[in-house]
Amino acid sequence: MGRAPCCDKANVKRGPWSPEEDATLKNYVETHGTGGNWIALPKKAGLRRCGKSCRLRWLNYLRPDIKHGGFTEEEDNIICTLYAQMGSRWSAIASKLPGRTDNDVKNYWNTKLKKKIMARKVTLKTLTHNDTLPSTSTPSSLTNNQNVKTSQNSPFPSQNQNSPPSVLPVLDANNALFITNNEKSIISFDQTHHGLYSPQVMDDVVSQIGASSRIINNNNNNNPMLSLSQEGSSSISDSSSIAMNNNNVSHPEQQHASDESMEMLMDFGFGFPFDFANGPNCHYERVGEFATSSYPEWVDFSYADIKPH
DNA sequence: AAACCCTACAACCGCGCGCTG
DNA sequence: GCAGCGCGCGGTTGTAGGGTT
Repeated sequence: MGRAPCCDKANVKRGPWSPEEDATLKNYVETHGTGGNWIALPKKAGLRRCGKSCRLRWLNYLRPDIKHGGFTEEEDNIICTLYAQMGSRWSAIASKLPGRTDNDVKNYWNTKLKKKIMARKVTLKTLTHNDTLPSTSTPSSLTNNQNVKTSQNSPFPSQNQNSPPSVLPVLDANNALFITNNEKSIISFDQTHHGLYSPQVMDDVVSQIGASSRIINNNNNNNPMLSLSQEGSSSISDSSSIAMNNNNVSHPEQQHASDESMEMLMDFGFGFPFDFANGPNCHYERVGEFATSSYPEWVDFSYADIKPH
């Protein structure tokens, strides 16, 4: 037994609004307001429309403060940022964009922005455990970290030469750092999209590239996110660091191991990229400081778990 | 020129939530 | 506490128009 319909569908008009209907609704709302009751409004206004349809038409199209036209690059960045932070909460995202509606933002994301982001995906080159990275990209903070074992030329932990590592560092053609699970599971990617990534975004990426893992949680928050940043550089920052708790590596702060998930600590020590939200508080330098001071409501994403599907 | 495909976006739908009696 | 109601939200569908074959 479904919910009773909000109106008599047999007696209301559906489909595109005519200019006359637009004018009628606009005139009525501007003269009388909504009266706090959209259901009753169409009858009062002389419209053969469902109240919900009137509300939608007003909010998404007729409202005087609606901004029509293309989205700016700044709006793109804000949408990406907020989507990473809160997922598909379109109304919340739209509230940060004056003149934009949730429907606008949702449509824009689904039709353009998501594709725009995915188009930047680059072909990956997976390193084997014998590969080394260019010496110029060796993160000094990593090699300085006594808890992380490194090979002579690689910034990453040494591996057992007889068995492939369970977690692989990967560079793309532009030396952007990726982290993969057995060459399939990319959990961070592309220096042109550095920043925070929500599970929704990562799922999109994972589905696009056919990866076989997903992010399941972070250190201590139910809103998992993952960070990768290269500050727009074409090479790995010399202040980046990474550690993995496979058989060879441990980290004193990493105390939440589970049997079923591989775990990874990422401590990117460079300035946080992406000009997140271009807000006035973008002065953080490390993820920990970022998470706890500038944007306390955001998660500490220093830790990320990945788990095979 | 026609058929087909793709894209953008308007509109609809159903559900959850909060308010009220 | 509950039921009824309307609102708001996010997901989905419909459709117009432009581009391509």
